[in-house]
Amino acid sequence: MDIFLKTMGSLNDETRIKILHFIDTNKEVCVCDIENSFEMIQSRISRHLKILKDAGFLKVDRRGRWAYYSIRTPLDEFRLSILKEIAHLELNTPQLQSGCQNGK
Amino acid sequence: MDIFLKTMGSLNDETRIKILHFIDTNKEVCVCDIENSFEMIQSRISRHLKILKDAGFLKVDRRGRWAYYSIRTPLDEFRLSILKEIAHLELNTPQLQSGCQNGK
DNA sequence: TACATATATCAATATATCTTGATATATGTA
DNA sequence: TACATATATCAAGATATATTGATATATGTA
Repeated sequence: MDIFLKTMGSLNDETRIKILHFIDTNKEVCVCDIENSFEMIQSRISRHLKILKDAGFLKVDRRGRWAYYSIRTPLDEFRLSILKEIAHLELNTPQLQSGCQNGK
Repeated sequence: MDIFLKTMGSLNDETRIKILHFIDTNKEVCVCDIENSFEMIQSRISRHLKILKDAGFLKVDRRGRWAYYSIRTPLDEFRLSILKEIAHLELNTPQLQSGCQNGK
């Protein structure tokens, strides 16, 4: 029950739904890319990423100064169906705006 | 986005998850059956039912003094997958305790 | 009509969650 | 070492949600 509740809770927020879809679309992004693309302050993004990660949607790969977030693989059927549902919402997710000096 | 958010919000509550599963299991129940089975006061149950209905999971059929709640049909793939996921949680849902004089 | 039953809604309070700004930590560079 | 960059976490205030008890509405029965 706990992880299911946590999963639902993670999606009970418009910002997180958009961030999740943004990562799903852009495959791998660092925190400052999201910060820049969404024009939100870093602590806010960081907190939402933690919630999405704890809910089982994301994984982090730390390389150098950066934390790269992407969709966890392999992802279970249920979470995949959620991502699919979100993809169907046709949100106007922002374009990726690189916000740091990671040379990407 | 709005209905998706509402759907997630409706599941972001342990009581509602249990009520939803209870209805899924028992097919059709009236409010006082739930009230009695869960040992919760009526206003609380009534409110949760409204939230689950507005989220697209339930339908109501009013017959006489009673309001019978059941899973909306037909239910879309996404909500069906959620019900399936909840069924897999193995919650210990209470037994149906008829709480009113509906003669069932 | 008067009353009981079943359900819905409201107001007040309690609890949880979100946002912001400040601070902590960790890595890389001059 | 000193400093800048990237990220995480914390505290405070704002906002949202849940619970309770009271009340409203609607149906059926004596």
